[in-house]
Amino acid sequence: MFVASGATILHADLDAFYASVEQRDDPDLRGRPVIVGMGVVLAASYEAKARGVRTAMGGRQARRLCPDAVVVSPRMSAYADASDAVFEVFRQTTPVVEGLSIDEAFLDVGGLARISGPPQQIAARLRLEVLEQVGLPITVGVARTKFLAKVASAVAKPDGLLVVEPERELEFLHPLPIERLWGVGEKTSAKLRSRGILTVGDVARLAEKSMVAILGGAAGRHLHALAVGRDPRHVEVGRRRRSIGSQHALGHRPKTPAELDAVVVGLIDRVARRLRSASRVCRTVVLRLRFDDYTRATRSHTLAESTAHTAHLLAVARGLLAGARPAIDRRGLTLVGVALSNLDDDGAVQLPLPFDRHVPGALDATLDEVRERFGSTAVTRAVLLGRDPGITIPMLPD
DNA sequence: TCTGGGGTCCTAGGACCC
DNA sequence: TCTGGGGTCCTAGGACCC
Repeated sequence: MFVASGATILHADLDAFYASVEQRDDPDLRGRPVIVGMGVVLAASYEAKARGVRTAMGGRQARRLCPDAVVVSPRMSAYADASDAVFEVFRQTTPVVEGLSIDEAFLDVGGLARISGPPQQIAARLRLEVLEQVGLPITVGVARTKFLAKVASAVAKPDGLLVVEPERELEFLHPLPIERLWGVGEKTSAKLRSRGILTVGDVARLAEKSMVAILGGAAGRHLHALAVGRDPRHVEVGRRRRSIGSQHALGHRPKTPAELDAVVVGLIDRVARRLRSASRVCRTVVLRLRFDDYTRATRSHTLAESTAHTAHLLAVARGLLAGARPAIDRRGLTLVGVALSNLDDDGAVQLPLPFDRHVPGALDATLDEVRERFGSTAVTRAVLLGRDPGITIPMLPD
């Protein structure tokens, strides 16, 4: 009889994902430095990383560091297919899977001990299955919390497995540099380093209120909690996308208004298609701009009613673009993007519900009526409005 | 050598409401 | 002349992540 330890969250992270897919599909590339992306490095194989090539590096610098690298154009649909296959293996392992991006996910394997064995064994088998079924190397971190599992996988990369046992968490965490904290980027790192705070242990030894004083409420409390090993977040199944966006870099030469309009038309067309194929509607359109000096600006507009119509969305985007004209003329535009947010399901309807909440069973009767009217498989959730806050009742059929 | 394309969450001020 | 307290929504910007 096996007793589950506290470490039951897996963070599974594919290694150099795009580059690994390229090496899998073209045997000639195996063992060689591979760079995916022409202008900017989207992914580098470990052979290229060993030479100093990094993600988001300019292509020219990458080729200088590694002249013998094979540079390939990205094949996004191949990566999406590979990702789907890997997530299928995840879901064979446990139903509790939360995708973080195209190449990483959290899995909660607590409660599987009786059927599948201890987490370490589950993680080892998962790595083997991803390799056998999809042909890709994957690293897995196992720990009691999401953050610790994520750090564990980062430390174990590439092609590794690392379990952080609950009693050794702080011993593992505290010597690490602050940049390992999930949420510490360039700016926060500089702020902390200038105050002599260099390691996760340094953060943990600070009072929480000191971190709040340096970084503000949410960030200060969050990072302090992570540093002392506290992370109450659960693995959430079925998180939905909050926005859909597309952007396009324009280069530094001047653009005519007509060219700009054509780009916006193309971007809106693309995001509107994606919106509709996801059966979603949106209420807010965001225009993103980047200028010659790399400063950025956004302009947004929220509609009274949700829509997925290209023409409606385009009209809003054109209005935003017109409003941003002075800034564009002054600063020179180098990138334009659009994003659709405030998403909802297409076909969401609002009904006055004439139930008397004092009568027991009245709500259930009303929900049954709604199911009958729209078909039980079509009704995914009910939201009770006029309450504070609104109450969402999931109604997905089993 | 200037930096692609896709996202998430937080903050702060103003309008507006009770 | 001075001017409460609580809340929501929208807009814009910033930081961060892969």
